[in-house]
Amino acid sequence: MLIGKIAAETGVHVETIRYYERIGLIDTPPRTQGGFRNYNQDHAQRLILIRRGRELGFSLDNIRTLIALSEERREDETKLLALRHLADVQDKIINLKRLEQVLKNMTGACKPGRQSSCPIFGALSGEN
Amino acid sequence: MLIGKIAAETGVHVETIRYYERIGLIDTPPRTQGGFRNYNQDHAQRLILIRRGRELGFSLDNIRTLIALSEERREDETKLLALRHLADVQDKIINLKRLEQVLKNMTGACKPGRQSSCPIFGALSGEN
DNA sequence: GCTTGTGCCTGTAGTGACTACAGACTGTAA
DNA sequence: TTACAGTCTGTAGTCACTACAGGCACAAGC
Repeated sequence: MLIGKIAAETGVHVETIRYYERIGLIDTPPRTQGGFRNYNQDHAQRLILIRRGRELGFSLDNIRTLIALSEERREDETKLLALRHLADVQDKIINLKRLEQVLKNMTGACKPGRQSSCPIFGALSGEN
Repeated sequence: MLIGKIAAETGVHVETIRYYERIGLIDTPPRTQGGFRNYNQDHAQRLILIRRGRELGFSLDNIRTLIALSEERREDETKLLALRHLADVQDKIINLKRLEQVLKNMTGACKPGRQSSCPIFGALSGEN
C-alpha cells in the first residue's frame, strides 16, 4: 500500500512517516516501479506502536528502545522504562499544579478598574 | 556591568541573554571600549521579568506582549492573557493525569517473570 | 493523445527556546 | 610575560515534527 493509505490507516501523517524513515525509526520499505514507497501490514503495526507510544508521551528515543525490548520480550526493562516515564509525568503534574495555584492567585487578585493595582505586573518584575 | 555579572545577578544564562538580544526581546546594550556588552540595572529588571514569566510558563511571545502591556499598565488585557495561560495549564494537567492513570494501570499489571504477559507490549502494539 | 487532478518524490528550511561549540579577542593578576 | 578567565561572533544542534518548492507517477475523462 502507498504512503497515503498507510497514513490514513495508522493515523500517522505522511510527512511524519517519511521523517520516521529518515531517522531510522522504521525500515525503508520497498518501492513500486514508479518509485513510490510500498508498505505492508508489518509497517502499519510498527507505525501504530509508535503512535501509541507518542500518545503515552514517550520520546522517539524511548520508543526506539521499547521496540527493541519488545522484540526480545524483555519485560523487566520495559516495565522499568515505563515506570521512569510515569515518574516524569507525575513530576510534571506536580509542577503544573504549583503553577496553576500561582496563576490563580495572581489573576484572582487582579481587578482592573479598581484602585488596587494588578499583582501580575509585580509578580513579573520581581516583587516579593 | 558585563554579561557574566548580569547573568549571575538575574539567573539567566549568558548564552540565553545574547539569544534574547538577538530575537529583540531585550534592548542591545552599549559596549565597552573592548567591545563587551555593558548592562545596567534596567536591563537586569527586564531579564528578571522575563525569567519570572518563563517560570510561570509563558512563551517568549507572550512575555513580549506582557512587557508591552505592563508598560502601558493595561491591566484588563494582562489579566486576560494570564487567564488564557491558566486555562492552558489546567488543560495540560487534565491530560497528564489521564496519562498517569494509563501508565499506572499498565505498569501495575506488568509482572515480569509470571506467566501473565506484560500488557505494555499489547498496549503499544494496538490491542484493545 | 491530451489534459486535469491527485498523490507521490526529494530536499531544504522553519518552529521554540535555548545550548554548545570553534576560533578569536579583551582584560587582569601573578 | 604569561597564564587564565571572560567575552566576542557565527554557526549548528536539540526534539518532533511541519511546510513548502519544484518535479514526477498515475488514473479518469474528453
